[in-house]
Amino acid sequence: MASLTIIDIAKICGVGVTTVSRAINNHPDISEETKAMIMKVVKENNYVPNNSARNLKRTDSKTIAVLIKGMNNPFFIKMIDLFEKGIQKKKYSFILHRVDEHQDEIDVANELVKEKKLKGIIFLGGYLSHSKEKLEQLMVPYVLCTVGLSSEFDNYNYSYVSIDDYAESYKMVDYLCKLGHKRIAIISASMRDRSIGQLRYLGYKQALEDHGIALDEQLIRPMKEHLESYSMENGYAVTKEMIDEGVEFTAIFAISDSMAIGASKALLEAGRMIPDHCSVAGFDGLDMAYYYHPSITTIKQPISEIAEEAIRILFDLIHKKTTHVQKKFPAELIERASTGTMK
Amino acid sequence: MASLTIIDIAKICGVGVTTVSRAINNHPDISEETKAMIMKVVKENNYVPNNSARNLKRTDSKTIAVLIKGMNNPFFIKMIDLFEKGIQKKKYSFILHRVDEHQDEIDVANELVKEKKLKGIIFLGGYLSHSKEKLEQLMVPYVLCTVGLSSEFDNYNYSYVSIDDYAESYKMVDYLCKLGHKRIAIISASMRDRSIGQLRYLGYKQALEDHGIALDEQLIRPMKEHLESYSMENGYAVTKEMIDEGVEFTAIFAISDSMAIGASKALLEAGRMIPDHCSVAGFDGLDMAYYYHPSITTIKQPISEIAEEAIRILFDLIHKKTTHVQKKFPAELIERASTGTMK
DNA sequence: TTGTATGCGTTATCAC
DNA sequence: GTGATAACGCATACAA
Repeated sequence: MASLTIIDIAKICGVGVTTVSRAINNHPDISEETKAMIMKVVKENNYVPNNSARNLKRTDSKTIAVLIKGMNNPFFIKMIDLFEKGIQKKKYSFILHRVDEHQDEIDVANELVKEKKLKGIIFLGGYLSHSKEKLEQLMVPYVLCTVGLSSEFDNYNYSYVSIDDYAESYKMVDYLCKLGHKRIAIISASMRDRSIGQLRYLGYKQALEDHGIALDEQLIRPMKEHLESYSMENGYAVTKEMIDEGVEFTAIFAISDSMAIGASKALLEAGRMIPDHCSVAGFDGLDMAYYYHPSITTIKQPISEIAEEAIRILFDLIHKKTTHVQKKFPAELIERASTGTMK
Repeated sequence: MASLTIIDIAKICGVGVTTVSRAINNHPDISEETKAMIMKVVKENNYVPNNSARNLKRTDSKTIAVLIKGMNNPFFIKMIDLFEKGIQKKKYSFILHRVDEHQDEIDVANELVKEKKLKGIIFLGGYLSHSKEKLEQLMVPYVLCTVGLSSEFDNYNYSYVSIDDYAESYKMVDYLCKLGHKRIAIISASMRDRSIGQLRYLGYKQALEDHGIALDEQLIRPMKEHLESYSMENGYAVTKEMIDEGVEFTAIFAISDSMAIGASKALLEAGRMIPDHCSVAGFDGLDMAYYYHPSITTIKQPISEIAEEAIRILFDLIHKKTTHVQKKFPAELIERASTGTMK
């Protein structure tokens, strides 16, 4: 059964295609009764308009796309909800599009812009490593949201919203130092990372330096590349390895809550108490950090603020109320049961 | 700047549009050199074909869509990865589409089928409560994957892959009973639930009955409707309420791992030891159940098997190698530290 | 209030 | 190996 087109419906109803189109799209210039009649036929025959044809014909379209890279990040899931609600509130429709690990998000974006006649884009996650030229290919307003950015990008002309990963990481390590810890291990990203992983590592490094603590290679532990990045499993593996090697440390700073939980598990399993034998700190402020036992000290990202601001900026860009805004939100260090003073 | 079309490229290259199309789509009937020349121009001008126009014209398309309802379920995230890999391995392309809570997944599916010329669909999550007629509207092979199904659906003609929620729930409660527990609380879904929530509840009920334990209304605790369903927060709230009310129980069976973790937190916070004072059991087999301390006893869903089988069935349907397959996988009860014998 | 005709950007058909 | 042209299904300017 070949599927129905608007022409079929028009024939069945004995009207012109325009009239059917008007009925479907709630146009004003149509009498209530013909509209009702047409809609009845549409329902009965289960007619669904072809979006490709629609998009092809359309010029505008009031839709915003959120491009997400790295869906395994539970952090993003919440954000997606916020985006959806925020965008719907503006009477725009919302498309979520997942970008593959090895895909180029700019290319994907350009494809979508043409296909869906997008009004704006929000990039969520991923590591933006594009040249200025590449970014300028995007002919539609966009906002980078918690996208890892090398500092070299700071002078580019684009908008972004995120936290200051360097400063927040510094804040956490500074806090641990002030608790009296001197041997603070970090579960970091790969040393090749040029994104948030690097920034968080640099914050760690600087804080130690400012406290007069020498960097110890043994305590710098990049996550395992063969395991899922930022996962509990990874935090567990790295910590277990440290323990097995007999490395001494009194605190672990994991650059994500998930890894902090994995680290905690490894410690507890080895019979070490948290925080009596070892303090554990995470990053992100996920629910699970709170519900873990002991509750994990973390840096809580202001998710709602970030999402709302991203939407605000995007719509300002769309309405040409602004050029570019680069905003870093302060995050909160939440002291919980997993960290304590060094005895 | 109006964006380029295939005609512009053809003009620039001094060739016909057909030739450009052939170059872009790797058609055989084109000389290597003209192809190279065209591709060069395409790159230089940053031309991106319009997918709407493509889809409109195309007849086939080798693409499979995964429709997901309820993205907050961490369980699904893993599955999506498996689907993507499996579908790519079959040389099909993969579309992930999120279905809104209040949207009808069948309607959404039909829209996508028309728009993208889908070859098949996998429904992930959600509660299928459609009439037979509605399901039959789908003119494309599809597989329901861990979609909650009322038992009344059993005779319908469709394919699905999942675990036997009733039997697995029974297994867990039976296990708790055999540990000597008599006052087993359940953190269940809403009593209006007609999906997995209901099945898991019925398993609980039957197991108690078979052990000669009377149902106690005080121990049946539907999750809070004003909180996110199946969330840690919800498990926490429900358990805290039970504790505050002074209800007596020696075990809690939460119908999701997340809620089990929330429940554990409430218990530990109240000074109750797990499992000495109270056993806790979850459902799903998420990583976090293992990494929680104490590790939580759970029913582990065979995610990979489910995903692989779903793909296998879908492609069999596409190639007409089968009619309908309804497969329930056995899940594994993993005994961990959160459950113990009743003293 | 309704219908007819055109074009959106691409691919498929067919002729060269 | 290449190019002109007709669809694909819809929305819209314009005519009625």
